[in-house]
Amino acid sequence: MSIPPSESLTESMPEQDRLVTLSNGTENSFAVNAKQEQILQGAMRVFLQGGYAGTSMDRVAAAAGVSKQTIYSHFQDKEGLFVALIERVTIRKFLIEFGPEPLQGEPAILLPKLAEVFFAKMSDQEYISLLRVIIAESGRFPELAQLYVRAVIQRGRGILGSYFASRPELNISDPEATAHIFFGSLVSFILSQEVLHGKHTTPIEKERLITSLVNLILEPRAASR
Amino acid sequence: MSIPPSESLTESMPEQDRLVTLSNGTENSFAVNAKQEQILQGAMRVFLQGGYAGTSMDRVAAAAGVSKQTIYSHFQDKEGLFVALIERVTIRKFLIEFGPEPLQGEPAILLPKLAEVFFAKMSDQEYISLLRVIIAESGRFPELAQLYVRAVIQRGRGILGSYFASRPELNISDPEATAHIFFGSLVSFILSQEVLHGKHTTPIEKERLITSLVNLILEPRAASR
DNA sequence: GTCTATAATTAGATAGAC
DNA sequence: GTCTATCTAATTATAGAC
Repeated sequence: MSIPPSESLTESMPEQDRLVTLSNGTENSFAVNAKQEQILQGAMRVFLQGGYAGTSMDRVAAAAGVSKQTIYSHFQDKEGLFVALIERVTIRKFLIEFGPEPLQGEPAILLPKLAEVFFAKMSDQEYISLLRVIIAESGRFPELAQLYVRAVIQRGRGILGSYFASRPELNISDPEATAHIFFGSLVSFILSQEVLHGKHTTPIEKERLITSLVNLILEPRAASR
Repeated sequence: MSIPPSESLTESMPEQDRLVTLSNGTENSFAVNAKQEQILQGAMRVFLQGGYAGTSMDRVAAAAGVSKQTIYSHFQDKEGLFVALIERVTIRKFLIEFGPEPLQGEPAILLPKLAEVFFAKMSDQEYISLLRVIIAESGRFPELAQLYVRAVIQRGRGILGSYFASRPELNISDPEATAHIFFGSLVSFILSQEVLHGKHTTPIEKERLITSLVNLILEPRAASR
């Protein structure tokens, strides 16, 4: 009646693992049991697809394969569920994005590789949808937007900025600003090509962007002289 | 009973002026009469604020100061109104953005100025909201996203790319890709600082970005040597 | 054309059985 | 804790008076 059997799959995960301070202090936003996991899985599909206002709790329930009341017994309301979901997805995504170890290696090797890895991570549909939703709801949920800025943008910029600073031969006067240019060019590429469907009308090879970008930072004139 | 007096303000504008092929072939998306103008003004405030699904027709009617039925007599449905509105705002914004004349002048003068002008245009709240909404609804309304890509992104990239190509002393092997880097860095700055509210947690001076960006394109090593 | 009033449907959230 | 059934409010869209 109380404890259902066979939940070893999620039970093996320790409950308290958070690395970032989240909004709802009372409840853990990460998966706690199988039912919450199931709800969040369903919620992810529909919320990333339809956004906050465009998704009904009925659809969430259907996608998760549970009743609405079950959702409301695990999350306070629609807003609480949405916030918990986006926090989770954002943090999950970027615990993997960059490891804790700083970047190292020859710039001519590292920078193109970094760009390729970045594109690889950002090119899957789930991540594109996440980006779209975070921007879409940044008016209604500014805290989620700021979480993304801190956990992802600021983090990436800091790591690459430190790398630039550790390479005096690159002669970069403002490493942080240059890191912004690097990632900003990549993000805006994803934005115009994938999020805004520009690749269907104006496809551009990502290699062209990477080559030009790396050339600018390394040896802007070496290519043609 | 039929023709209300004193509409000279909007009447002075010719009805057929479209420069881009729009989705609804039957009806002109630009302002046709005072009532449509009034509806679109109200719709702009609430749709840019709440997005498509997050805005009710009641709120549009209230914001425009008309009844719902009046809206439905001018636009087919909520979707038609939204599409007409976003098409209009997008095109209006960027008939002014770049003039038809190509860029010219010394790169060291032109590029910083171009960046400053770009920031000035993009920094007002209305434009930030437009950007947010277009990205937000790019899943539901891919045609609107593609209109934005063509009318704005592709256009800007082409103009700056042509300028780069006309300046062989810059030694730019891929002008188009470099133009993407230029505007992409600026857009992603607006995105992280304004749209995602990053300026409240990680403010960065836009002058730092402009300086680094221009330095990269012009004389990457000149600053410190 | 424009408004008020109203249909028909769907939304978020809860009650009560098990 | 979970489900079915239900309540109330809000939503899109339309009918009918003027």
